[in-house]
Amino acid sequence: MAVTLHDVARVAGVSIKTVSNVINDYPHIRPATKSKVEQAIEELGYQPNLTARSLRSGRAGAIALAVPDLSLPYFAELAGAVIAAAEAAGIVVLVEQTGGDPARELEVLRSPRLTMTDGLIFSPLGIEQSDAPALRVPYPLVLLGERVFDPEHDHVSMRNVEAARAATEFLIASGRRRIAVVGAHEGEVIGSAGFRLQGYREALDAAGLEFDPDLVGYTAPWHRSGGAQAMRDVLAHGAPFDAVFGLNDTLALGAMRVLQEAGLRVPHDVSVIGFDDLDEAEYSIPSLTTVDPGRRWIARTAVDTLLARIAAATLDAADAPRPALQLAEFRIIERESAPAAASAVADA
Amino acid sequence: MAVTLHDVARVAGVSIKTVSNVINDYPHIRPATKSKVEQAIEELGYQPNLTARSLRSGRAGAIALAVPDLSLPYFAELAGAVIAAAEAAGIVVLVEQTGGDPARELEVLRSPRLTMTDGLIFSPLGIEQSDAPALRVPYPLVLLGERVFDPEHDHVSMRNVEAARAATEFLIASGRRRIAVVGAHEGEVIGSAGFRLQGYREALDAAGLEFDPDLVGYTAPWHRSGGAQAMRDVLAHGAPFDAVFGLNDTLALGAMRVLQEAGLRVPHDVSVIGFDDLDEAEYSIPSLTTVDPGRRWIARTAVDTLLARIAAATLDAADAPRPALQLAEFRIIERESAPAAASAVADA
DNA sequence: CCGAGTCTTTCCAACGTTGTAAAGTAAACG
DNA sequence: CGTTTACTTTACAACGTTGGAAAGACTCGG
Repeated sequence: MAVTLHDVARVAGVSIKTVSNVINDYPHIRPATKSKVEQAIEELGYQPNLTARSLRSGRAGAIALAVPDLSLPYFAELAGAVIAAAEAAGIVVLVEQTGGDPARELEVLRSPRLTMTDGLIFSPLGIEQSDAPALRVPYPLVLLGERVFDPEHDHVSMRNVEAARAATEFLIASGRRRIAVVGAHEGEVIGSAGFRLQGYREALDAAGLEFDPDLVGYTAPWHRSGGAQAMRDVLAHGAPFDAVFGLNDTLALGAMRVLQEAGLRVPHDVSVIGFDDLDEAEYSIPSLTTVDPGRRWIARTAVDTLLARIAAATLDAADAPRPALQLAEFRIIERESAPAAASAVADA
Repeated sequence: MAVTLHDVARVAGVSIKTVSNVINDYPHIRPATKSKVEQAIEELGYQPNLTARSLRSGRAGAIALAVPDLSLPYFAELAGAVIAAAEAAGIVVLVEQTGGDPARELEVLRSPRLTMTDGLIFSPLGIEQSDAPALRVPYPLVLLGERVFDPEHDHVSMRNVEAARAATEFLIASGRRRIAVVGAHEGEVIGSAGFRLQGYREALDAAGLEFDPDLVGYTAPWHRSGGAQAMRDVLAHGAPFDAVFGLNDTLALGAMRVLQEAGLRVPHDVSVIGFDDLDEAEYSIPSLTTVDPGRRWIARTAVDTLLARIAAATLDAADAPRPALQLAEFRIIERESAPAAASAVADA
C-alpha cells in the first residue's frame, strides 16, 4: 500500500522518529542524516498520512461548510470564497448541502462526520431562532446569515436592514414612488426576508411614502421561478408601481423576466434593484443594479474567525475572545436596471 | 475533550471492545449488556471518532472533488450534484478549487491532502494531454470533462462533438444559414472548445454550408465577459450572421447581451443557442435554447464509479473492471432564444 | 583523558478505533 | 455430572504518526 515512515526509515537506515524529525524540521539533525532521509523520501515518494497525523495531533487541517445548496448562486459564490480563504491558510473544506431543510440542518450539526474536521461554518436557512440551543455544539462553530442568532457564537453577517433601506432609498432618490418588493416571507421577522422587508418599510416611512400590501410579492424559495411567480402575483393585484426591489438578485432577475413578458420596460417603466451582487447581475439584460453584501469579506472573516477559535480551543482558552457578531459593509452597485436618475429616463 | 469508547466503557462497566461491538452491531451481545451500553452512549453523547476509525480501517468515508471554480455556474451545479450523489452513499466531499491553472491542478493531484480521502473526482481545465502521466496516481481517480484522456482511468464525459453538431443542426433546421460561434480556443483540438467547434464544423459540412473564419469568436475564459468580448469581435468583422452558437451557456448569455446592445433582436434577427442547460438559461431574457449535457447523470456516475473503484481496491483487485469511458446522453432544450422555426419568425 | 555540556538519535507511549483470537460463561447433551 | 458446543466478553495488537524523554555520540575545557 502507501509508503509510511517505516519504509522511509528502513531505506535511510534510521529510526522512524528521525524521519519524522526531518519532516517536521526539528533543528538538531546532522546534515548527512538529513540528506539521507530526504533522498529516501524522494526515492519512495513518501507522503505523510494526514489521517494518522490528525489522530495524533488532534488537528484535522480541514473545516466543514454547510450551505443550503450550491445550485443557488449566492451560496456557490460564498462557498467558492470560503474555500479560497481556507486554502490560503492551508486548510481544506468539506462541503455539506442541507437543502435549507431544518431537520437536515440539525442533523448536520450533530453528525459524527464533523469529527473529521476542526470546526464548522454554518449557513442555516431552515432552522428557527428556537433551535438556537442546538447550536451549542462541542466544536468550534461560526454562524453565517441572519436566520438564527445566539450570543454564544461567533457570527458573520451583514447589515440587512440598513442595506435594504439603502436600496429602497436609492430607488426613491431616483424618483420612484410606488415600489414593489419581491420575495417576502409571510410573517417573518428574523431572517433575510424579514430584515430586508423591514429596511424597505423604514425607507418608505422616512420618505413619507405609504406602505401598500398589494405591492408585496411573497415566495418562500428564493429561486428565479419564485421571483417570477411573486412578480406575477403583484401584477395580478393591479396596483400600479414604478420600481421593484428584489430581496435578492435571483428574485430580481426572475421578476425582471416577468415584467418584460408583461410588456413593461426596465428601467423605462419600472426600475429594478436586487441584492447580492451575483456575477450574473453584471450580465443580465439589462444589467442589474444591486447591493454588494461584501461576500468575500464575509467568507474571509468567517474562516479567520473559525481558525482563531480552533487555535484558542487548544490553548487554555481562558484568554479566548468572547464570541462576536461581525458585520460586513455593503455597497450599492448602480447598473442599468435602476439608474440613479430613473425618472429622468421615464420622462424622456 | 470529546467522549471516547473508554468513557462509555467505564460508565457502562464493560470493556471498550464490547462498546465497539455494540456500535458495530456485533450479533452476540446479551440484551442486558447492550442496553447498558446504549444507555451510557446516550448519557454521554458519545460520537465515534471518524479519524481514528478511518486510520484503523483504511477507509475515510470521504472523497475529494477538484473543479476549476465554484463561481462558474456549471461547476457549481456539478459540485452540488456530486455532493448530493455522495451524500446518498453516506460519503462526504472535500472540494478543491484549481482555478483551471495547470500548475495548481498538478499540485492537487500530488497533494498529501488526498490521504484524507478515499479517492478523487477530477475535472481538469488547464493541464494538457501530455500531462496524462501525472494522472497515474496511487489512489482511485475518476476523470471528468474532455481536457485529458487516458485509457488507464475511469472517465465520465459527454458526446461533445455530437451534441455540438446537434445544436448547430438545430439552428440550420430552423432556417438559419450564417451561424457564428462564440468561445473557440485558438488551435485547440482536444477539450470542450475543440470538440464543440468540430461538431459545429461537421454540421456545416453536412449541410453544405461554408465555414467562415470571420464568424468565429475566440475567448479563453468561458466567463460571461469572455462571451461578450468574443461576440463584439465577431460583430467587428462585419460579416453578416443570423445565429450564434455559444460553446457554453455563460458565453451565450454574454453574447446575447452584446447583440442586444448592438440593436439586434434575439431571436428575431439572431437565434442563440447555448450549451450546459444552467439553471439561469431558463430565466434569461429571452430564455436560452441550449443543450442539456446530462450533468446529474455525470455526477451520479462519477460518484458510483469512484466508489466501485475504491471498493475494488480493497479486494484482490484481480476482478476489478477495466477503466472505462462513460458518456452521458444529451438533449436539446428548446426555449425562446432559438425557436425550432426561426426563419418563420424572421420572415414575419 | 575525564567530566560537563551540547548535539543527535532512538525508544516508548499515545491518539481512538477495530480485527483477531483467546478467555470466560452458560446451555445442551449423553 | 462431565463434556461438548455455543454464546459473550475481553486482552492485545495494530493503523501511521508525533510528544516526551532517555540514550548515545560528540565537543570542549581543564
